[in-house]
Amino acid sequence: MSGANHLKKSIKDVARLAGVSSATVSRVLANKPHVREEVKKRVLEAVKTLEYKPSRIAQRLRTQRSQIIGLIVSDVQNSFFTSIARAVEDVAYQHGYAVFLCNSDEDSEKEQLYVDLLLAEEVAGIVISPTREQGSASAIIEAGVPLVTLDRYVKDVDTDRVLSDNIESSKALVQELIQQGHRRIAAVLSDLSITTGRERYEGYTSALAEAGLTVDKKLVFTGKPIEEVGYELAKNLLKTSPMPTAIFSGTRYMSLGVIRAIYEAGLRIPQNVSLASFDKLDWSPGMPEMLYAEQPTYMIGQSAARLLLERIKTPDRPVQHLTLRSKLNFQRKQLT
Amino acid sequence: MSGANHLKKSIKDVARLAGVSSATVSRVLANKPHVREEVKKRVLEAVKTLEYKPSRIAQRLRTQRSQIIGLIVSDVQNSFFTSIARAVEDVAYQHGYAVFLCNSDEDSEKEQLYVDLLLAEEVAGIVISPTREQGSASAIIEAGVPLVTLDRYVKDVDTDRVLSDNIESSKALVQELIQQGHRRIAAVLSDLSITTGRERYEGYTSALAEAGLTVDKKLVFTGKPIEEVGYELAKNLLKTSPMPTAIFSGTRYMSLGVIRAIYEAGLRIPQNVSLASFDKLDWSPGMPEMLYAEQPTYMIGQSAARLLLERIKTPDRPVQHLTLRSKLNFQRKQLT
DNA sequence: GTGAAAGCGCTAACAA
DNA sequence: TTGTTAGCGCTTTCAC
Repeated sequence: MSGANHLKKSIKDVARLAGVSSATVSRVLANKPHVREEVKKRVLEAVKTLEYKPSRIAQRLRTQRSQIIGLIVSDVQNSFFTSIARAVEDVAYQHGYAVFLCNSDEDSEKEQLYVDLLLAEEVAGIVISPTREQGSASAIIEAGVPLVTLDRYVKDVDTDRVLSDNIESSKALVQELIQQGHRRIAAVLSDLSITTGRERYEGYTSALAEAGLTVDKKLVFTGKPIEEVGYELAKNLLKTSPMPTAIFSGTRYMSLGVIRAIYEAGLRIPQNVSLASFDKLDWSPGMPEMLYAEQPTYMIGQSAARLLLERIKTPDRPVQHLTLRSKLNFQRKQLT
Repeated sequence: MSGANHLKKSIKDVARLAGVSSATVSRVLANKPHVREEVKKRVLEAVKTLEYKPSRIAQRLRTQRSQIIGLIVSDVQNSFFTSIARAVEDVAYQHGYAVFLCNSDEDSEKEQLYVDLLLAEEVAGIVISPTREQGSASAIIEAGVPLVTLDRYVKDVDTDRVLSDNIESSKALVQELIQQGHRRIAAVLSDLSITTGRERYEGYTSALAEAGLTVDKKLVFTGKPIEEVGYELAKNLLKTSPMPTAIFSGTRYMSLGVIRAIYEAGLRIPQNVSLASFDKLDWSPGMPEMLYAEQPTYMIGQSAARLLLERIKTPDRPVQHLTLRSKLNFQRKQLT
């Protein structure tokens, strides 16, 4: 309750009160050596009574280093990215960093604007899930700002990145369906222009191929990875004849839509049609028995943030590519 | 690919190339009047060829104004706050602001650290969902930084705030249960030391009181507003005898836990026990028929951000309290 | 209409 | 061990 002292204090005020120069105050606060204990104490006292907090702005301008990392995802409301955001923020916090949150909405123009903003803010580094292959990643690289890509990657630039094992897990899911006797397996996937979509498609086709099954293009449905689209695609899918006996769904929200379409058609999972989902769905009553691959979302964000901090510390270290395994769940009943 | 020019340009470089002073460049970029068209053109050209981006850091230090707002929530992974974060970010983006995302984890110490950080960053304003009544809000006020509280509020400080109509909606839900003939209605609520918990409890008791029913303290269960706790509390709840015929659940995640406990006990909703939930659950297959109040989460965040921007623009405007209505849903079947 | 100069709050050489 | 000084990149008087 020290009260009405609204004017923010500068390092000079502290210096004056402690009877030293501002350089000394700076030294004390930075824990630099060569300061007499007695002086140190006086400074610290002055800091306390004035409730002095150094301006990170001035520090940043002076040192050209910031303690901020930018995070660009397509949408925090997507639970995949919610976990990522949380993880990145946690790691940042542990290291005294703050994080700028940016939603690109899969819009490369918005993404570019945010990249410009983050660069203008002189962030220490950027974690991004790039919208398109030819993203604004190169702008970041050119600016010499550390960068880690997440979930997807950029073709022509070799950056630190952390990915899911999209191909392997997708393949494993489809293989399990085949193992269970399915031969006519449809796929509901996100746009194949996005790396995740393409890789999951690749897993799907290669599982079929290895089992000697041909890929029927008419059974591959693609669209925006949202519930609504999953629902619409699945409605069409269920009309093909003969109807597929199993569906591989490539994204969490699409899976929800697929389930809704199946239920609405009066069909049951897995009695009438089996479902394998890339990404686990949150527990809910009446969740059908299905196969799924669960991405370690939090760990993906965590790894990305750590990679970024390491690169900030050591700009010249070799580029790292991390691929994190998803947890496969082939039990009939989905657990909590 | 203008390429290898990694060194970032300063306003001086632009000035030199355009053959003017840096003051003029500044004027042009700020769209100030009194600059000859011809000069303006030359400056803009120089800006373009050098790919010059003004340093927001330097601007901030000079003007003592930032285009940044801080957002402190307990956890972005809580879908209530996910919406909030998204909304705040949207509004910020539309006005050229960036947002710092901070998770306090209901930990007032962490909250305080973040407040300090945000103040040191000299943010233009802060949107916060304060952890405890005696929060760090006063520190923000004292620093003279605009502040909007969200979802909860701080007792002793009168700030702009936006809230849900916790009391009214809770009361309406319980009234509807009573209307349907229930007399023995249990409540599962978050800690009553949090304003939302207390207000929802108030709605619950006042509905009972007005119907001439007495509040049975043994039917009121409180704890941390997470799925697990909702589950545990509901397990105990179902053991009371005679068993309540209806449950009022005060938070989204608790509702999930309550449902799980009920299903695990082999009971059905609403055949064996009715459920009214504060906050809507996401659609999922097998969602039970239940009453719920749906908070306009996105709009809450949006309003908060707008209030904040207005206060930043007009620091002396009168304090505003917004209370947003929840959407009540009394249909038996929850819709998508 | 434009430029020179001061200074926002801090750190880091360099001197003492 | 400590102080003096310069300067990070920008905006904003104040001259002209």
